[in-house]
Amino acid sequence: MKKHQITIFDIAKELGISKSTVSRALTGHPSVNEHTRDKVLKLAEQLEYQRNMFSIGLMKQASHTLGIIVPEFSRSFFPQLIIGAQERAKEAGYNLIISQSDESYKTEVLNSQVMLSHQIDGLLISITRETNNFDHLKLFQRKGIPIVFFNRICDEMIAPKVIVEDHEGAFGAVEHLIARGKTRIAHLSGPESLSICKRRKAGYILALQKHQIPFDEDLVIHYDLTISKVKIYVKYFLNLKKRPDAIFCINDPTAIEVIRIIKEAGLRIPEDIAIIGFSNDFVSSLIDPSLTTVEQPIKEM
Amino acid sequence: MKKHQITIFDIAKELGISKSTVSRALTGHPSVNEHTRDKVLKLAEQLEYQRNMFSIGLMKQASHTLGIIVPEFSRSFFPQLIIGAQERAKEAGYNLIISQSDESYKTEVLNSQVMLSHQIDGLLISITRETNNFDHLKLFQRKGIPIVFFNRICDEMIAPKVIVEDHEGAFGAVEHLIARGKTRIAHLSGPESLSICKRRKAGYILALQKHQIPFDEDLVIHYDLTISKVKIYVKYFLNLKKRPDAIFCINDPTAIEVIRIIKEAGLRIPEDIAIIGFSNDFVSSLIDPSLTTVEQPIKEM
DNA sequence: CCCATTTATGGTACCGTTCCCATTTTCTTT
DNA sequence: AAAGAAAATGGGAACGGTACCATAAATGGG
Repeated sequence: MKKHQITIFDIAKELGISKSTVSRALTGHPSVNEHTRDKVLKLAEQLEYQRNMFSIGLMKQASHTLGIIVPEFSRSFFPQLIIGAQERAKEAGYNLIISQSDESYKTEVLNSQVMLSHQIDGLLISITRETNNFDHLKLFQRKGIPIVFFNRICDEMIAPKVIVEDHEGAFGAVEHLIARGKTRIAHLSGPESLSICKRRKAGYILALQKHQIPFDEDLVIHYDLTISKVKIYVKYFLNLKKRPDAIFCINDPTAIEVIRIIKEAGLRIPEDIAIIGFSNDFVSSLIDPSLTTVEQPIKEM
Repeated sequence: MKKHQITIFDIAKELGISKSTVSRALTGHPSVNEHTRDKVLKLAEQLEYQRNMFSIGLMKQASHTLGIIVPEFSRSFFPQLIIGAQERAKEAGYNLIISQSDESYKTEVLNSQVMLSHQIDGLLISITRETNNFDHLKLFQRKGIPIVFFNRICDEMIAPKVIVEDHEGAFGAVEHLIARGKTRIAHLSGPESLSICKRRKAGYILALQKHQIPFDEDLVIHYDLTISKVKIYVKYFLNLKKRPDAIFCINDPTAIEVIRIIKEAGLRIPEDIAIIGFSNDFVSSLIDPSLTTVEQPIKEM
């Protein structure tokens, strides 16, 4: 079934010229006769010639391909971000290899190696919540391949990092709650290992301080972002002797789940408990009551 | 910055053996001395050797890569499907190049050409709503590259096609509405060019017939799946002299928008108008009242 | 101890391009 | 018309691996 692939040599033979000339005609080299170029282009079209990226990549030592590794794919945040990245990449004439690490450090390492062997020219990555060894990423730098962190960044490496203003965003969100008269504000955060969580927590604390609200350690919970576990923590909050009157959630999927559970428990939102999220996931507008959230410009590439 | 890449030749030189032996050691060829293999493997690790996929691909004429083209990426259906596909591909030792055609025929053609030049070993595709010329896809078959359609298929080509039982699903959905006493059931469908829409519409009609409900052409609208236009069609339905008491929507995003608009208009769901979707998008459980939908096993790869 | 057999290694062609240098052809210019 | 410059083309050598054939070394049987 696998037919012989059409090569520049086939075109050259057919036209009685050398493959060098064909190559030049195809790549738009200036020093090739107009007439010859036309003939080559026409025949190439007719034979359905497709340049072989392997040989080009091999020769040029560059793939014109970027890699992007995201921890997951199922919520809308990363897909949306990937759309943005892909648009930009296409504009610049680059392809994108997408892979998801599935929140697993091992998969992340594996994927990064696959990308290396595919000779990607650059890597975009948002690390998993497990990642705290960065040798696999330092390898890229040693090989001279640029690496850019986004969203979930690595503090210990020197590299461009694209992050939203987590600290300010969190601060604003909490102030918003305070402005609405809330005083016992809980915070359902993600893993302490993620710097994104640290920054949002810092913003939360700062807002409390500014308004002289005492910081209560009991009102802050770090969880591993497994949505199914949200229930446990919400129940915990609801059963506190002094129930919180607002919850600042680390992201929108979490906030949505929190709302669901609180509605199930028969409480009113936001009268009894106000909920605020972070991320502006598109689903946030669907839920009822619609979720207040901190906007995040997802096409921040 | 770009350093010389470590090659098998570097390893060979360092060890004073030939590159053939190094290659054999690395690929696990049986006829290579245990001792030699160990040395090679250790040095390769130490030098952080990464095999160059370009040369391998060039030599083997196979990329171990599959391509997948989807029309869009922003709703959860395709991302979820891609997750499934990627899992399977990884299991089989394949990589996946993902690209989105953005519902544009031109982009689809372009993407398919990029994939061709990347020598993909197979293509998975869900066509755009615009696509009705299939030359770019037939080219794959001529080159002996297997192609599989899913979701949005191409009727005129002979190829494996993965589709959900649209006809049966639609039939079931409409029967469900009838069983709940609805008799004026509207259908908000997608472009007539998509076979998926034709099949769902056929199921809709059959269910009406079975229950002796006259088919009313006015109650069926084909639209181009641009969510923002849903409003127009819903308003149209609501303003009919004999208002429908149920709407069967072509997919969940549409259904969600319909619900939003109907709630805005102050009508009760499902008492005044029942809504049913198709696809089981994960968001369907978030909305209030939660959407009734036809389940679609998305990891159908 | 020699020839046959196995085991391990070396050498080289090749995959499809691009790149560089050499060569041919065409065009100027005096 | 001849010489020099410019334009167009040809002929290799890369790029980094794999595959195959040949060869060298080790093993074994009589």
